[in-house]
Amino acid sequence: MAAGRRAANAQGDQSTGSPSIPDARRMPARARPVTMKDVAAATGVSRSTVSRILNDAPLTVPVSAATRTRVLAAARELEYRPNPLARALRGAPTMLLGAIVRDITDPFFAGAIETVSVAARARGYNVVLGHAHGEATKAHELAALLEAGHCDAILMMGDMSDQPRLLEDLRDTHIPVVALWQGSELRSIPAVNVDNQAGVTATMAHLVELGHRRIAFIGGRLLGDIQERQQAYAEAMASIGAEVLTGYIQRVDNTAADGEAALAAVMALPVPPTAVVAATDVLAIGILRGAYRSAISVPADLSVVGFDDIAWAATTVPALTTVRMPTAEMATAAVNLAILLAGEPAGEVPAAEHVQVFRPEIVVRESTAPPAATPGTVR
Amino acid sequence: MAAGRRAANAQGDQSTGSPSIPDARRMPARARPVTMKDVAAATGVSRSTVSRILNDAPLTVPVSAATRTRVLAAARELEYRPNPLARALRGAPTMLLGAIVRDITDPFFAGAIETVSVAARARGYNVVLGHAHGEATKAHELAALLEAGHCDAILMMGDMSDQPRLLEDLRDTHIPVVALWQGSELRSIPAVNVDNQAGVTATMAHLVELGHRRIAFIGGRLLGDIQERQQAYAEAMASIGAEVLTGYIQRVDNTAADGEAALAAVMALPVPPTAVVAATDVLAIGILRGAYRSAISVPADLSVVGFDDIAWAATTVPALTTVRMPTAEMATAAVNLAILLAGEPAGEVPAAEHVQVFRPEIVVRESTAPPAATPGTVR
DNA sequence: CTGAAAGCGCTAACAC
DNA sequence: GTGTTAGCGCTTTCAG
Repeated sequence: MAAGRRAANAQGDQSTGSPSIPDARRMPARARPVTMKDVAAATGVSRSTVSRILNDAPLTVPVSAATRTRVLAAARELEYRPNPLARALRGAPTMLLGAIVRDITDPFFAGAIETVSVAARARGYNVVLGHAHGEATKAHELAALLEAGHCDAILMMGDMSDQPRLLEDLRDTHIPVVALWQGSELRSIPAVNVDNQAGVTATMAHLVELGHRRIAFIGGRLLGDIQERQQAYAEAMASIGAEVLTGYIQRVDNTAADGEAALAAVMALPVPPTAVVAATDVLAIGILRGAYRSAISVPADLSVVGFDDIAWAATTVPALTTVRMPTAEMATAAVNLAILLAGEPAGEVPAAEHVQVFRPEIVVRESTAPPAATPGTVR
Repeated sequence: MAAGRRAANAQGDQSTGSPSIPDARRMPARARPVTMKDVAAATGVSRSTVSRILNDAPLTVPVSAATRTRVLAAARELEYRPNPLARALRGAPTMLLGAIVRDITDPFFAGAIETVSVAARARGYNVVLGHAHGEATKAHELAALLEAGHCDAILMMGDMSDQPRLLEDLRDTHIPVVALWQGSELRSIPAVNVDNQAGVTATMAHLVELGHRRIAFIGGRLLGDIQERQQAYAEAMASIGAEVLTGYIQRVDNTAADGEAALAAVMALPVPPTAVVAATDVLAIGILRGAYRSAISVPADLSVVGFDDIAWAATTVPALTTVRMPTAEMATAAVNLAILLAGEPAGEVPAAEHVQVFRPEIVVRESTAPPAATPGTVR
């Protein structure tokens, strides 16, 4: 459909504009865009002919090689560029994907956006950013995207269940929505999720194998993924018969500073843990820093594990043991799903069968080790 | 405008498809969007009237309060939403801002995008992401944005001078382009830059005051900002009469891993530095990690300074002394400039006089201290 | 006060 | 082979 575009661009240069004027080039001087009518006029043919030629109209309607070249030439000459708005109005896809993120500030999502963007680009799509930062804007964000965004489909990144209206509104819009990292809460919406339970279970197994039993959990608001991770922690503790002492579960915001504070709280407990499982790498990084400030040596005195394997996890001091999220794979899956759905005739969506779950993997680095022999314990 | 939605939905369900099926709600069943014609039909008035009312047509044309309410009601009922494409085609702004980033992967730009997005949103704009990752796609990225992006203006983030075609093409498009963090290279394009020289000079002064003289510089490709930072370093060294020993300037990619490697190289020198100035925080973080792995204590044995003050700079171990980039202010300035330009009648752009330079500020944290007394030096 | 008509830039039936 | 016509959804004169 959108073929033969290269050609048009390629030569456009040499044609227009005055030749000389070496350095002090003229100012931008934005001009009215060249329309198809201009090309038609310049060639002496009708707009439809131009359209046919420029769109490489299939075999249905043949055009004389003569006019074809003439038109093509003129198009280049004038640097004609099809107006995407007009095309979209006619029903063509906008090639725009909306991405609603609960909080772009969250490093995990910052990385995720990048991944989504790459995946989208691979399919010829661009990404329009929207953030439902805090609950402040509520569903308005969505409205904005839908109204100004011109998107073919929307990706909801992260759990938005604290903004019920958003999901409601989303369900019956005329463009498809897919949820990414929303937490596997059962919802009638196509989704791509990660198996949080598997991740945490692996983490716990790793720690137990090292000899830890006093393991604390530092997590955030009980939403989506975080919620599932905490639950998996509790289950794992139960299954090894370890007691979750009071204070062993800390609930804070997902920031490094909060992670640091939570660590302080946990270490001030009568029986401090020998290992801490953080619900996210961001928290873990804060914990690492908190340990440093309190002169707690990691991993000698305390083991720390994160979740997500964000880019920074490998560069911390010490490098963070964490659970690798297959971010790229998941983003790609979500993008593909969204595009697929966008292609389906409205209403033909099979169902919430469109749910994919990915398995994370633990990656052991430097922040975990056997617990220090506690006083009174035979080594 | 978008009120009373529940009502409409509530009934929409029972009409279509099979009746029963209590819990297993039928799938989204995306429907054809409601157009203005529908509202007109439902109300028995003409489209023009609806348009006037819905747009709150100024004082120019009065409408009877009666029809007004009737139309408004119908619009709610039907969940009418104006089609932005059609509006844009008629000349209305798309409220979309394109952001071309050289590399979204770069943590600084990741943060910057977020800032830009917030600033844009404040003006009612959404951001369309584009990345000129590597030189791979070259100017094609721009084309994509221009063609599919529907943007009112474009922000170029970071230096793109290694993709000359991009800048060329950009100059004579019909929508305005503003450069952000492009490095103050003289170009006939509106820009928002940072005073790199001032930042580095402050850094150097800080180090010199602490007593350092053997100062190395680890930077990246000589583009834009980085280029200016290195130059400022060289000048500062000269001005204090310190010699830039061979190997004191390392040139690597802007990644933590490369920073780590560069540190190793620098510390292996016959006369290793007592302080290292990194061109970016990303490099500095890698340097911190490199020091940790080589058992070089920071800041006791080595002082490290970064540039940018990205979010992570405050959470490193030890916390990074760096130069704070007024990111939010700059993003806001750039966004505002872009929107301003987008509003100007094409060609009316005054010129490259639209150039703003912001001053960064050093923020001293834990990674800098006086140099260790070298053997043979009186303390 | 309101309707009819034209047109934004493009595409797709239908003619000739 | 190519031109005419109609219309995507909306705004905006211009007539009533």
